Amino acid sequence: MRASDRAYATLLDEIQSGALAPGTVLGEVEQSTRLGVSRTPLREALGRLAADGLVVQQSPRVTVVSDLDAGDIRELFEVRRALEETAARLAAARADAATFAAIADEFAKANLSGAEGLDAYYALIARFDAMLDASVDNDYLIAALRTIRTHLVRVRRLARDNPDRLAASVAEHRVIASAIAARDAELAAHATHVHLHNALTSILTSLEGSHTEQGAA
Amino acid sequence: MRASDRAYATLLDEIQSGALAPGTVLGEVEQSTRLGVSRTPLREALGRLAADGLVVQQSPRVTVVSDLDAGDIRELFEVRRALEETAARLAAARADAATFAAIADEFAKANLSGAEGLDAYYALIARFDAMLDASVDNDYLIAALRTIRTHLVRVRRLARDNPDRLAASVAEHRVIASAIAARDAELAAHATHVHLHNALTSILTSLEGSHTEQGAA
DNA sequence: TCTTCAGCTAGTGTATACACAAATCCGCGC
DNA sequence: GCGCGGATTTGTGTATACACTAGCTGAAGA
Repeated sequence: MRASDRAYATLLDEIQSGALAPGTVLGEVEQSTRLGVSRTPLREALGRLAADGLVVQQSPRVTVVSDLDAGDIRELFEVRRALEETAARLAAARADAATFAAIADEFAKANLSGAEGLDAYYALIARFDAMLDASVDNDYLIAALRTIRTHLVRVRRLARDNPDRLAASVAEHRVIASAIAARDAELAAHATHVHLHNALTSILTSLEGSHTEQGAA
Repeated sequence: MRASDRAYATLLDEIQSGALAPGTVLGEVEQSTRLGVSRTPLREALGRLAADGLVVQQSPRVTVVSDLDAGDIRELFEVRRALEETAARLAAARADAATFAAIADEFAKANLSGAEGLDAYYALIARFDAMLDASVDNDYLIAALRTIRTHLVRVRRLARDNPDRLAASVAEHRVIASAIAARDAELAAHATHVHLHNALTSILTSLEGSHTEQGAA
């Protein structure tokens, strides 16, 4: 594995997990020393993070971890709705019905009790997303969605899901998967709309309730 | 201006204009020599082009200018529809009505005769896009749109617009601008849908008619 | 005391040298 | 003559040295 890939993966994980908080200054010498790579691959990693929007060049001399406030989350979901509704429509037209019927069944049977249930939930969602990507068969759409998902990992970290929301989310995914299996593009798109609306509402409510140390705008 | 920016700008222009045809191998030493920069900034430029999707790493040793066939154009327009319909909806909700009423008027009065008419058309479209971006006020959406537009420059190059299509396109833009000015989000979105459908149809027809030396799939 | 300028410092931008990996070509063996 | 293996070559991955710029600090003059 290349040094620049390692640096990128490490920094990505640290930003997504919050270990590197928004506003943290990322000096090239400092970070390259810390990560054990030289400045050249580190610069490449920073460039990729900047392309993703996870870091920004605050001034010509200082790169910082980008901020992510409630406004950003709303913006993110506006784009996400556009892309995922389109993905749902395309999948309904193109996907293998049996495959989505099968995963709809998995959503129906999903058990979310305990911490391992949460992991299982995220794993199931990830598999569903991967199936959707494969079905839409559109590199440009997938690339755009990947960028959005990269940011959403941070959002998830900020707003802890509550159990009720998780159960509802699974049910919503089941509807989407069923609609795709039934080749009902409109239903798939509208179910996605509803799902994302509920997810956003839940996240924003969660943020409202816990803005104890959240930075002021 | 940084050497990496110059290299990026030059390569971008050459790829968009077709001077660097799809499939052209971009060796680091070769290109850095040609552009008069060293390998380090050139690598950064190649990295940004790869992030844009304009070049791809065909193998671990060879970077080539990415191809763009009719299938890509369809994919591109699927994403474009998703993003621009959303942008139109958001603009209808947020934009300054007077500004869009004014540009709708410009579309109504646009004169497209001659080659300078074509330039005026593209300039007007560019201004409209910029106004839309400013109105939607969503960095993530704008970033996604920017990527798509980067590819669309190449599409335009492949498929020469005919005068009839240009006139129709102006009329369609007038409808969209008017809808935004009237705060009619649904009309703006649907007019955008129709516009992009027509644009895609025209492009694909143009490609059909002139696939003399277009590579076979 | 405040302002301004000069020099220093820290950190990025760029160039280049070195290391490594893959592909190709030539020679040898079968 | 054909195939296989090793050496050479070419090109990327990484490290590091050098250059330049911006920002800061200090002192000196008004």
